[in-house]
Amino acid sequence: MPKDTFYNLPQEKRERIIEAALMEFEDNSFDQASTNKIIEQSGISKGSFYQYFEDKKDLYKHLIQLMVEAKLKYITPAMQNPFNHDFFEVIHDMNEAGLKFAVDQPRFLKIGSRLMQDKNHVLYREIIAENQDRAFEAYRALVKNAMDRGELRQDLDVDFTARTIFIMSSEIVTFATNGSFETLTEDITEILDKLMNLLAYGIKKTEGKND
Amino acid sequence: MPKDTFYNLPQEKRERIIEAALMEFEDNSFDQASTNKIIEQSGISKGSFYQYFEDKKDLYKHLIQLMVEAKLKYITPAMQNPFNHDFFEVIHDMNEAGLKFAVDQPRFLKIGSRLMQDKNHVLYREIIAENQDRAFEAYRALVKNAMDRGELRQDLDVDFTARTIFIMSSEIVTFATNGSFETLTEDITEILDKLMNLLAYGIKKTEGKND
DNA sequence: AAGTCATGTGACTCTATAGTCATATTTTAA
DNA sequence: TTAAAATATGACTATAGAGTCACATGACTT
Repeated sequence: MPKDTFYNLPQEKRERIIEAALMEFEDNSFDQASTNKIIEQSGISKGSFYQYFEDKKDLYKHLIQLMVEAKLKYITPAMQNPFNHDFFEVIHDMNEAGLKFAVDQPRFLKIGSRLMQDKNHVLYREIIAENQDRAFEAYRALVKNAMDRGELRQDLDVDFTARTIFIMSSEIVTFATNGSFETLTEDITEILDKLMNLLAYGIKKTEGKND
Repeated sequence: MPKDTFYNLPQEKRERIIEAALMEFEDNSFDQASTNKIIEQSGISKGSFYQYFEDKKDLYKHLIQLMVEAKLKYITPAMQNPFNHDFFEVIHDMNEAGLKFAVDQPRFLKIGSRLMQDKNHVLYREIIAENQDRAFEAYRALVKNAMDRGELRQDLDVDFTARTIFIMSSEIVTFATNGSFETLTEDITEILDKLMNLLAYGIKKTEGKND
């Protein structure tokens, strides 16, 4: 958590620092990112930096915090009463929200992805691990619920299915953006349709053939 | 490519160096890995290191080379006449080989995964990118072929399908190993069955319902 | 005007890095 | 035995990192 001094700063200066930090962490992992560069870029002094933040990690965690807040704004609407809506519709909407976030906030996405990548890093455990678990649990509950309601095949392994969907949801972004995180290669709707289709006819209880 | 001096070394010494390098690169990304530590660990002098290798990258690429060779030994058998065998059987066998490699050679896997993660790194482009493309092309060809033979639904998007399978194949290892890369959490056969099942009933042209 | 508290500063410490080079040792050849 | 070629060495260079600290400046209070 940044110190009070940081929050007392005029908005303009605060934004300059965040901007510089985003730039640095966008292109570098936590360890490789340089506080010196952030300081230079934002035009504050070394001393000031440590008046605002405990250390490098403090600043980094603040950025992640901002990212989580931003992402929640996208995801929340899709999560209203998820147990009463059609399973595939919920999954669809969540992925759609995720993709929109990816397109609108490429820098946040980039920083987030970088963090997710190094699963061995201390920060991964500190920040991501628990959130990942919570997200996975949400998927698990959705799958279980949909199975109970007869929307999905009864012979599915709940955990395996939830994990597959969870991973596919994480990967759909890379699918869609070519890894550059800045522009969409294909139309969101089209991608989601293909994904849902592939998923559904492996999961959905189906009466006859379908194509 | 290591220098001649390296290959002239007695096998024991060469192995000591490789061993130390594996240890270091297993736990650290290319940038974070320390040549100093490798030197210490293997008991050679700084000067000698640079008699054996051009630089850090040279050593690293050599390790990757060893990894590729090791992995090929696993994968090759599954790739014999892939166009004449059942599509799902080929995919199954390839994934099985990949999983076995993961269990037998956890250090190689770890180093490889680490490299795959940082898609922005120069080394990624230098080493992985082209191989990934080639691997993806292989999947694409398999899918196309299986569609032509009527094994798969005719309305599939070849690229999307190939990419999904490709990604699922990469992720199956994380599925199976809990991210620790050292022990399998579940039985390989079981995991593969679930994966193939989930995949098949979204792809395979099916006459009736199935469960 | 004097004093107090929050904020700003950059030179400095300590640590670590990759890579170099002059010199020493060992091996091979004549 | 001698000369030359290959290999070994570690102190050293140059660079960069995160974080500290004694001091300076500004603002607000009494």
